[in-house]
Amino acid sequence: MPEYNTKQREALLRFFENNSDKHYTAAEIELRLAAMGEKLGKATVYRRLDRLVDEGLVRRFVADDAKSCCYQYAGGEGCKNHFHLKCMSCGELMHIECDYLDEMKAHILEHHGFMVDISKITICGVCEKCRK
Amino acid sequence: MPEYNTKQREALLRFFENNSDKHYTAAEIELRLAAMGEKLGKATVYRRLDRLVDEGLVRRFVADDAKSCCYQYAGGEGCKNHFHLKCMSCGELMHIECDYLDEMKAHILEHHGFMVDISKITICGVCEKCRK
DNA sequence: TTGCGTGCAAAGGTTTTGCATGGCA
DNA sequence: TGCCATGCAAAACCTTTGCACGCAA
Repeated sequence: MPEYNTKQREALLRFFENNSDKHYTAAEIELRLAAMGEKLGKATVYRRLDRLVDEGLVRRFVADDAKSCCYQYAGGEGCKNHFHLKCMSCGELMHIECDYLDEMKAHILEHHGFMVDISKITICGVCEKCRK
Repeated sequence: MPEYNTKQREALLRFFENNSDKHYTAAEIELRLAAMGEKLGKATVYRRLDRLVDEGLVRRFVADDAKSCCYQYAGGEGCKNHFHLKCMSCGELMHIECDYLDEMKAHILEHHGFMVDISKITICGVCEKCRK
């Protein structure tokens, strides 16, 4: 599938890269982009977000108290091959390289016949800081 | 806060207890109750679900690509301690009970300081049937 | 020039709210 | 009896879709 490099796509990507430490709803993203002088239509925001999620550059999930989906950048380095732990309390996204988790993937394939797609998983929980 | 014991609340609780192995959207719950002869208004379903969540009897979460919230009984054993594997090809949701996954949770807590909330995770991938 | 991408507005769904009535304690 | 709970319908939201026009390749 062809992929045009429009200025709207660039604006979204730049926004995520510069705000990779937090997650945002579609509406927040639209607002913040508008505040920066980049006005995108709602539909474009949603359509682009869907594609960025499909491409694996952005993760979609739902924070505990939020009513709608949140999006967060995860396209740097080797984000396809490591695990993501998302703290539902403070919002931090941890990037974990871990052999144990690779074994888990093998275990699931072998014992449950299920091929895990690591790039699509976000493991939710609470980080160390927030547990205190 | 007072808590009246209405027949609507009883109907909801009974439904969850008898269907603790799956999760349902608010709309599905409304439909299934109606099919059983228990017609509750939409608003009542939503209000009661909120309270059951507050009371800790029911969990609310969002399956990875679901459009709306899902609710699931968590007063008993139910789905609290097993994993959900979601096939991105056929859409089937598999429920997996597995000691190995408990170990994984312990590993993440010990080595990465992160307390996994199993009930909030949906592991995406492709099931056996669809891989063929 | 071709056909994907965008913006607008309308449609489709889900969840919340206001208000009068019903029902538990 | 005093309130909380319910039902209905409308409102408020969030997300998707249809269509004509704009723009990258």
